[in-house]
Amino acid sequence: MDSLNDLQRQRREKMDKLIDMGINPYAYSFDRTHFADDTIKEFEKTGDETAEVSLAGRLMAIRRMGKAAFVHLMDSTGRIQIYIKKDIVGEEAYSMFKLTDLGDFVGIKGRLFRTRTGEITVQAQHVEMLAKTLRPLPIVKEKLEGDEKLVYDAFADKETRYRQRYIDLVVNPEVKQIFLKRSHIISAMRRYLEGRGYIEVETPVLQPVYGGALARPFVTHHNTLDMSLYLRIADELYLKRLVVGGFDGVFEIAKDFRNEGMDKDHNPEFTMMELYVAFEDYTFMMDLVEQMTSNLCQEVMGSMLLPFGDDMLDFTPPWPRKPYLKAIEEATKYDLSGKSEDEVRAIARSLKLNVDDVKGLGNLLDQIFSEFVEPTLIQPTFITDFPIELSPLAKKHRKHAGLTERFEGFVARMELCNSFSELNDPVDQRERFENQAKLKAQGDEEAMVVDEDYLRSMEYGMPPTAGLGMGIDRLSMILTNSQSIRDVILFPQMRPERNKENN
RNA sequence: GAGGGUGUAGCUCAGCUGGUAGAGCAACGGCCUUUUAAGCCGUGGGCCCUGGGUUCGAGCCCCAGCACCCUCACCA
Repeated sequence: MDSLNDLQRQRREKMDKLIDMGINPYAYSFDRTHFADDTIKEFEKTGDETAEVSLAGRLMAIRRMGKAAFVHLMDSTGRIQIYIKKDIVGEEAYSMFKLTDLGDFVGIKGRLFRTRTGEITVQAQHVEMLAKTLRPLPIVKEKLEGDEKLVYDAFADKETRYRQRYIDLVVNPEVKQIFLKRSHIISAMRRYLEGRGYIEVETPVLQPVYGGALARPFVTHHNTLDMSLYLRIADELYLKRLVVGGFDGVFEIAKDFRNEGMDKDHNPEFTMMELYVAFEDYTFMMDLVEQMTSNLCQEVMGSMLLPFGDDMLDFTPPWPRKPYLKAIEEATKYDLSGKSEDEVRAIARSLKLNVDDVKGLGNLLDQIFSEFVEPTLIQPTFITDFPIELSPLAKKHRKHAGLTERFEGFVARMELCNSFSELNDPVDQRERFENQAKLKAQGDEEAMVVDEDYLRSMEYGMPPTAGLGMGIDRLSMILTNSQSIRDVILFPQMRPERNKENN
């Protein structure tokens, strides 16, 4: 333990002194009756100075003045000031209190009053040590200047914040708010879907054949079966098997894993909501996305108008719906409908895109779309009718050859969701899989593999079905005005820490 | 994977042209029984990210590496 710095050593010494005084620095429980914010609100209403309150939390500010002190106690609801006076709490409790540090958990019992400066404060009758901290917490100081909150010495180092989220949460209240919002988003979404009668299910994370998306998987190994298993990249193929099995509406909210790059909107594991509804098509799903998302905005954020970066997003339905090729045409002036791969490649080149390594018509179109259309999609927008090459699980468009009945919802230049009228023709599906297999053979690592059991299930008959996948992390980013996915994932993926301290 | 940036005390940051390592807050000691980012006086605290090199001498210059951030590429 010679790696301890002075601050840590001092805290250990204080803990030893507490033990010498017969005080257990780690209490077993504390009988609390109040939380900080309720206590303050209640007192504002009643002004009752006789009511007894009992609170527990961390010491976040200590102002000692000899035989008395003001401290701020923070619990899960907020902060409240405590006044601790030696004459009242007694000699013994006060000596214990002298051994407290910022960050320690204490329990307080007392009565409320208002100080000269007007702050509602607990006059402590009783103080109790509940848990000693051995490491110093970063001290963030704040001052209210009118409506503005000035923060001094903010704990801002992103690396430490992400690696040691527990500190971030204690010290930066707005961080906690974001994760409370995220939790609220998920529960409200679940309630919405259940309210429509859909059933939440769980499907395998470990899959012998991965599928349902174009992506590279993580591979793992099962010892007893002595076989490779893949961490799912999507829930899709299992959920559709359940539609075959007779579920009219199923959804799953779960982690998917993709072995690909990381950046401000990609984490290797991320949360996806997938939903499948029998006897419906993609137009139904557009309506549902619009309604569900705008409901979430209203319920969680209290508005359908939400700021994101420099933009103001308006989620009020209906959202514009624009066909994929039309969007490209508007952005580039080129009508690509019915064009061959060579023609599209030539056009891409004339648009100054480097497409030498891009294989296949679908990927060429995708390049053009990502480059010229996606960056313009700020307000919630549905892009519809994607090329068939990009959509191996979507049903052919009922009117337009070469296209599928698929849409993606874009918000703030990000793809938020992906949906289609599900391909339920097993003969067509087999051909699509085989095309994917060809791409894979040509070296496309993201191409799909043929899933024979999935094809078999479809041969038993799958009803017409509308399917949807929505990224929960991105939805959380958009609703909470977070510019990085790492700000809405509690423990984002990081490289292992170098072994500075061996614990 | 490519380019740029950052890395100094528990936190936030200075550190000149290479010459013994600095501030505020926090901590410790003393005084202080209604204070509030911050009372007053005093004290301690550093593998300057790591490893090499240049130099009489490196926090600073050079080389290599590590971590994180930003942009780009791939993906949701």
